[in-house]
Amino acid sequence: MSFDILKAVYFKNVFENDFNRRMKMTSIKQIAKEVGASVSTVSRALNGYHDVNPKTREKVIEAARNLNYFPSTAARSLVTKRSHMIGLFFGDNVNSGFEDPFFQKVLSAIRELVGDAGYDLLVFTNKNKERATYTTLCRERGVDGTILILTGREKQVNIQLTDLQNSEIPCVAIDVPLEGKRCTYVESDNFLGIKKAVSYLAGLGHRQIAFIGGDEVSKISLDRLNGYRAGLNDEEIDYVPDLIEMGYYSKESAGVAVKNVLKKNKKVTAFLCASDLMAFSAVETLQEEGFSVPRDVSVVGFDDVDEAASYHPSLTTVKQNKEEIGSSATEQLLKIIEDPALSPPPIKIPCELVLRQSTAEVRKD
Amino acid sequence: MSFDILKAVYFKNVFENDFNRRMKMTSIKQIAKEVGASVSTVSRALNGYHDVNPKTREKVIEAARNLNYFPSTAARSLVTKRSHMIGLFFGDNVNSGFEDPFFQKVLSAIRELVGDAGYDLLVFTNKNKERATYTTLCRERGVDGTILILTGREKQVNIQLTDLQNSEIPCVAIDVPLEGKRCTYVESDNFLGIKKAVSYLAGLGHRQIAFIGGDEVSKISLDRLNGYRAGLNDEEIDYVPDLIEMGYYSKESAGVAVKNVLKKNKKVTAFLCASDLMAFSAVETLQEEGFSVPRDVSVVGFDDVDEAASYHPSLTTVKQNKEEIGSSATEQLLKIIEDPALSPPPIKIPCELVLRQSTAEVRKD
DNA sequence: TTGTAAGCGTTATCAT
DNA sequence: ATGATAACGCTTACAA
Repeated sequence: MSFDILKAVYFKNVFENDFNRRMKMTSIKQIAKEVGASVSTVSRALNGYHDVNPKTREKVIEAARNLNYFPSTAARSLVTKRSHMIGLFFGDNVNSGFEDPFFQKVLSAIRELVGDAGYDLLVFTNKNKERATYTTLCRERGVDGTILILTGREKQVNIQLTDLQNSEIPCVAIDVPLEGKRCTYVESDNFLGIKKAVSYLAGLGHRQIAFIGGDEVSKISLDRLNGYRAGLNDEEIDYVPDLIEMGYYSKESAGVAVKNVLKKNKKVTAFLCASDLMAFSAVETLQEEGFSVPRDVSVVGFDDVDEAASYHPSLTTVKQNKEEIGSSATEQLLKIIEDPALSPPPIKIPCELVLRQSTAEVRKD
Repeated sequence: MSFDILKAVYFKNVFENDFNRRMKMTSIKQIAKEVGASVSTVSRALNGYHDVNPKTREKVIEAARNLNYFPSTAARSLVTKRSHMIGLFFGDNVNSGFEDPFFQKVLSAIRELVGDAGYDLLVFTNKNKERATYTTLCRERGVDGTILILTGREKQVNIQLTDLQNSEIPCVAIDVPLEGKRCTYVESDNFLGIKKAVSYLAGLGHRQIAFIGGDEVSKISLDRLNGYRAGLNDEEIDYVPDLIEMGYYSKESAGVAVKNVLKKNKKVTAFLCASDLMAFSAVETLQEEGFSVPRDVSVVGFDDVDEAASYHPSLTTVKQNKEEIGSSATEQLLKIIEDPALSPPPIKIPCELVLRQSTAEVRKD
């Protein structure tokens, strides 16, 4: 009763009457009848095996075309154990990954490479599966491998993830440390990216650099935070806890964070933010508080979303190479799929600092 | 030989050795053995049929859980003819729909509703299929229905589309007029949207209103163009062919289009553009040519992408209700899937004019 | 070069 | 309430 396979009943009965009308698929069997051969011969002919008489093949292909035949991937994958589908998990099933300006780019890179390699993309969206895990969903659908793009709280490593790690399902995560047999992950070099930004700000004379971090739990947030501290250290700037607040990657929280910093420290001259979204919020909050950006205070973001360039003032930011993250993740996955023994090491994609108009030399007066 | 089902060989042989290791799926059969029942009993138990002894069911469910069982959707759909997948076609397989700022919103709405209804999303990306059509791809994968989001040149109605129209595959297109058995389409009310914008500009005193259209072939472009002419007519403004150029939804073409208009007509005081992207381009081109927006010339866009609000000057635009387009398309599709007899009429989603800073009263001097 | 037959994991029909 | 059995469309030994 409580076992949710029961949920699998879907709408079964709604369609009973309808079975025959839909999908009048022409099968290999009919082709066989048509050309007077056996199904296995037809199968071999269609699949390009060499041990088939050219004339037979021609007839088969001819018939296939005439009958408007197309192979059923369901039937095929039932026997081959290969679906030629790559699974895709997004965020927490609430927060739509599709809308995240960062993931869009990653996604289209994934899409490109996956398509070239002859796969379709299965996006897991079904919400009627209470007890499902990444692993069970992958197995049910029989995807050949899967890519994880998680957001928010889902970025914490949890049971589901370790389960997936042990499943031997080929799998690559983005931004989430997933290591194990047949799985790995790809991320930006968050540490170095932020560190560069600190050095840049220091070069402009800033010594009171606030950091609006992401959160306290995800690896990327911690790496960015550590990059900030390492940057300060490099530049021999004292680390001041008052200058750090978390903005949780949301506009609202970031605004509050900025205000908190301003309350605690009046002399801050720069805000380094762990995302562009939070940086926009910082700019707006600072302006509301009467500061001019970048004349009074400099602001640096992280991501380089499209909006960063057209924003006013245009945003200096640490650019993530989103396309490269996506394509790199896909490459890894395809490799793992092809070679079952593989467990490639994680990959760090370099960031680059993009200088724009939200930063300036520290004010002298 | 030339028949591309041959392509279907994929990488078959690469994996031969590997079959056993992956997917050691526990099947209904093993559960049957475990609890000492027949497979059919197990199937019924798991699927919540009423004609099964509660105790038996309990044992089955127990065993299923212990053996870590999950049903194979491939096997199931082979017999039920239902895959619980919704297919998704994007653009021209070159121009990634994922990146289009308009489609992102549409997509996440689709994703939401499709997920609620118990479906996963199959994004067709496989490029190793030369002779494939929408129809054959849908049939191969056995999707229960499909949504078309096409871009650029693919928006023209073509053989593939009429083929799909006749296929009886449940199908909803966005922005493309697809009508027929079991299929329909959803679009913004482009005509009225643009017409409103013309009236608004006329209300600000503009009489020389240029129109940077999309293209000459797609329905949405024609509707927008007609909206423009209807608007002029309503406001008793003469229609001047010189004030119309196509921008083909690209930044570059739109820039050229704006320059062409300026060359032919010096007195133009407003540009109405068929997309925000083109409007941005118009603003930039106008500024390059020494005009101030909105002081000298007003600019209106279409779409209301996120960037429109943060752009400088923020863009007055005709907002498309993207989420509503997506959810409406999904609703229609689900209806069609459930009722084979249905062929709902097309749906027009209203647009609304969003007033921002790129428009102003016409200059008096 | 071809055909026969078994099997992939399910569901469905028909007895019992 | 349960179990045989066929069927879904395909691939693949193995035989011929």
